Amino acid sequence: MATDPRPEVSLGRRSPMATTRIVVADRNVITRVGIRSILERNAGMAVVAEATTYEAVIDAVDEHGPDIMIIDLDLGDDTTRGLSLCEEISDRYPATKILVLANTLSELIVIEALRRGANGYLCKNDLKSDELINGVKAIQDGDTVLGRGVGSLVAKGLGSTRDKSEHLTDRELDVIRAISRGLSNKQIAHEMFISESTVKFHIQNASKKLNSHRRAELVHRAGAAGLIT
Amino acid sequence: MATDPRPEVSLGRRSPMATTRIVVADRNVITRVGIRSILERNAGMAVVAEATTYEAVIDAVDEHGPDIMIIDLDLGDDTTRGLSLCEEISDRYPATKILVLANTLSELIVIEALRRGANGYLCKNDLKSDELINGVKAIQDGDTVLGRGVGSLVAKGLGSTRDKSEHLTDRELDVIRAISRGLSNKQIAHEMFISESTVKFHIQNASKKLNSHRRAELVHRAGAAGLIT
DNA sequence: AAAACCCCTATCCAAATGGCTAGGTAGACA
DNA sequence: TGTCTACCTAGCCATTTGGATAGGGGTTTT
Repeated sequence: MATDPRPEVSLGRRSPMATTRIVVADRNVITRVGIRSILERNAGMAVVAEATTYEAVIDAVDEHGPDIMIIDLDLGDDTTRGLSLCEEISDRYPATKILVLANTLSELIVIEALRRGANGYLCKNDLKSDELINGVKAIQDGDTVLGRGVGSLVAKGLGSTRDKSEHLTDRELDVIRAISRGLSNKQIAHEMFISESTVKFHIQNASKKLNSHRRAELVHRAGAAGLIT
Repeated sequence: MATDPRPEVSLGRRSPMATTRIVVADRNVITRVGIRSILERNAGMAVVAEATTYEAVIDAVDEHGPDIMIIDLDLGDDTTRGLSLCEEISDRYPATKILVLANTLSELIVIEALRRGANGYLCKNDLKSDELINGVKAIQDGDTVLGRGVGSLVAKGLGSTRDKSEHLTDRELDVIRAISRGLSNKQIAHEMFISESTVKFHIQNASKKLNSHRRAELVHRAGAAGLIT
């Protein structure tokens, strides 16, 4: 590793050791180009690789061992994979700081991401370009950065939900996705090769976790949390 | 009033330098910078203004009378305002072509946007940078551009829904939003000062329009269409 | 003035749902 | 070993729902 964080960047000098090496992961070209433009406007920051899939992220980190990893968790159809990615990267490369750049502000995702090793969480919407740059710098200094609104959300979330209860199991997610397609419990049971009772069981458990009392609300919350495609 | 609608500016020729003048509207800096970078990499295209709110869009168009307007409909908390914006711009400046650049692919929004004067609809996700450039060029030539997946969606939509049926009324939207909060019909009736029958009535109508058979599905579709905050 | 649209109300019935309690299995971890 | 968690199943009952049908009143457009 030996990635030694530099507090001060000497402007105008192009020393390879002085640049912050950044990997950007986002499925969206426009966003990637935008981030690159904004960051590289700043001397001392260089985007060394871009990735658009979960696999490519791993490869890029393996290859470049960047100082900062800027990632949109929603790289594919399964946001939860983005979360495991945080875990994997922060486990294997503790020196690589992870900044999550999300489209939506979701309590579930924020907390999960932080628990799995993310060092920052910014929301693309309403983000100013200097906020991005300052955020990157702060994270590089070892701080944890939470964007406007994110901080209070986390505080609220930690107070209300039990810090563990917000994790939906695979089956629960399957059921919720089926519900969102308008299926009845009977249809879901048939489709998943389980009994109707089990379907109801999963719904009840998921409902408690997401604090819902109606399946429509359940779908809405899961959707807002980015859990459904 | 007395906003004098500029009469049929001769296309493509309004500037002595033959550059395509573009206004970009998106609440997201990263996206704006990205679009600008991609487009200006191309000789002959210039982003003359950026806007982040509905009002600013109008102002920018009034001021610059651009050849192309690239807009993310979701500029605020109300996507439907973006749609009326399409209508207003295409009414007042027929020479200004409108390219909608959306985050999500929604049948409802696509069709509504096209009906209101949009000349193209591309989805940010999975968009390649040359697709954006070529799209802009094609639209400038008078073509209508629909991104991958959008075309078939529209075809399907036109076949199944009857060209008018996709517009939800205010009350229907109110009810759907209430449902997404997990309220029962009785609770909704009480909250909206109408009878439970009326609530059911609105739900039934909305369900037909969105082709749903379960309130959970209704919520999901409306959510996917960006109709719920 | 007729047509079209939105909004409001009602009743009926079969089916689906929510909320509960009370079990069972298998794998993971300490 | 015991404890956890995820997963599966069952039954009960009050309430909610979906779906259909049949109206009335108001506004805007044609």
